[in-house]
Amino acid sequence: MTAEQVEQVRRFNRTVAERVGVLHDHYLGAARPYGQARLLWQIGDGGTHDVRSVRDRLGLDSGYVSRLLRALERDGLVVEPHPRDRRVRTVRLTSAGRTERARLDERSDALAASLLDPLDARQRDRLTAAMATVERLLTAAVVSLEVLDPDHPDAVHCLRAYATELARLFDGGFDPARSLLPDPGELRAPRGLFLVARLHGEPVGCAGLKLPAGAPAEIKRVWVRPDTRGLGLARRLLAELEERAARHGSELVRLDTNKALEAATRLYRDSGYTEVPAFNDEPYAHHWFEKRLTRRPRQDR
Amino acid sequence: MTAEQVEQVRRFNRTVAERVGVLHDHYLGAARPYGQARLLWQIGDGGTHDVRSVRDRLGLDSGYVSRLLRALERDGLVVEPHPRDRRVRTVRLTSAGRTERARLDERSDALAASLLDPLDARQRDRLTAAMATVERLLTAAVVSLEVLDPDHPDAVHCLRAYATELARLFDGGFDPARSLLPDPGELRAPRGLFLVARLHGEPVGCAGLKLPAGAPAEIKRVWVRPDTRGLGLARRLLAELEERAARHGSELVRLDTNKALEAATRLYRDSGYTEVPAFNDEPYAHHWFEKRLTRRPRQDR
DNA sequence: GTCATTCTCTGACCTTAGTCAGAGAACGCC
DNA sequence: GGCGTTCTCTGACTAAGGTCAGAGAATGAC
Repeated sequence: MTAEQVEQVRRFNRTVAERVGVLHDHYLGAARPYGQARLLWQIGDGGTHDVRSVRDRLGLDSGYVSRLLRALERDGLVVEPHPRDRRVRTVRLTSAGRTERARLDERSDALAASLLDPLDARQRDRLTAAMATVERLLTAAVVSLEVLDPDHPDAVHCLRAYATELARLFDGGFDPARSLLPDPGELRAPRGLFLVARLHGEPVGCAGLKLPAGAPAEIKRVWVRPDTRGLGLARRLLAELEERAARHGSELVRLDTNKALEAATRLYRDSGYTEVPAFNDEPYAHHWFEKRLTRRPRQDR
Repeated sequence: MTAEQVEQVRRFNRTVAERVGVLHDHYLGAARPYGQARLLWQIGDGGTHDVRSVRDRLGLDSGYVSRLLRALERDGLVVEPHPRDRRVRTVRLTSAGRTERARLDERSDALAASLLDPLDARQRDRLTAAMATVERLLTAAVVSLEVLDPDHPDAVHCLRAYATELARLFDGGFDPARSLLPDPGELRAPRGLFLVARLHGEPVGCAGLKLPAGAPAEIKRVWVRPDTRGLGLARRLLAELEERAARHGSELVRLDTNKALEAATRLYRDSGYTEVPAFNDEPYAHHWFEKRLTRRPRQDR
């Protein structure tokens, strides 16, 4: 990355932190301490929540949350229905609590509106579009890739979502058992590996790599959760697998795909894959691709 | 503005505040309390500063700054050369202070880099471009417009900057005395008004309006400080003057401009002005424009 | 029934980031 | 030299936002 880019990010952080931060305090700070507000927000949506999970999601100390809850309780914003397991505390918003939460909501809206207000219609469009871009790319930046065993619950979750989606998209459905690689064991070391992408701990994408001895590497089961598409995640998964294949000694990586998966096909072409004749008899494939791996050291992506 | 726009801004605030905030604490929080860091930063650049102005710029309490300075002094980061006026305290960074400041700088860079790191080159370009847009538009949003007397120091400052700039741009220079409106008194109620745009208290732009009895309104002296151009400020000044002219009862607003001011000419055309034959004998003008004002209520800009 | 484990809650303590009201030093003006 | 003004510094106080170490209740396994 360039020094100008770093400088731009710093300037952005300064401006945004100041501008949004100051207004944030102005609009929300007056209402309720931030800790309480966050908790109120997290408990939110009507139902009963066990304190433990709320606390985990906010990453707060148990004693601290306990105190915050007592403060909310004192103000009549929260009640504790008694739970099954009486060690675990559960909470629910009272109607006053829901009112208060709505009030915080309004303040948040007012804060947002105050940022847009001085701008004209064109500027507003540009601002929100740019914000969407920043938000998506910053989200993309927190996604981490991890090698998991294909039997790991998160890996299983991805593989299932993958199969469900293909069943919906393919003419005539999709039956993993009929497809090649019915056994995910091939995606386990030393015969291969399985990559899972996580966002805030949740699995949002996966990709498998077969590393057969004496044969080209093969990419399988590339999937990205629909609501996280457009972040460049598939591209990243692909790049990571290619790098690992190259490190393993593979000189060629191959993959097949179905004609229904147009975005995927486009991605493969964009990423330097060239279409080749069928190299296997995968019943669900219409296109086969390969890419020659270069051994030069990893570039600055 | 639309509800979707408000929602987008809120989502942006959440994502960015969390992501940047958390990392900010992680990278900078470990180093030095934020208050001290800010002060260190503000004292910065080698020279001697009087505490008063530093304090004013940061908007902090005198007692608080006094304490912060003592903390920095205890750590040997700051010295106090004794000043002329011994009521006024002055400070300068020691070499250890400069080292510490450089360290904070590095951390800020590292923070910025950590946001860019997981992205590929194309994504980085998109992110920084979007950040620049957000930053500029949020800056634009804090600019306030104010009616000032043309003799007010900030108004004088703008008018002088305007004249200086024209002198540089026009073939043959610019002499305000030779131009029409040598007397800024015409831009004072009830014969007119003078608008100054401020960013963080500093004047960054101006525009004058003549409201002659029984004649069309006339816009004069539109100027925006070079480093705040591109924020839509001129457009905003123009819109504000038109609105005030309409409220005053004018049905037509006119203005003249020099051929060297291409951006201005473009702005006038874009804003609905049409070129007309010369309506005065302003020696510096090459183009004359007018715009018919409609009486319909102010639109949602 | 016993016992280890799992949770929550409380008290004690801490830092940061301020605010506010003088006290007191230094200065400028006459 | 006197006097009002200008600055800084100190002490006293606040609130938020935590952290940490048990105490004690409830539960599950055996």
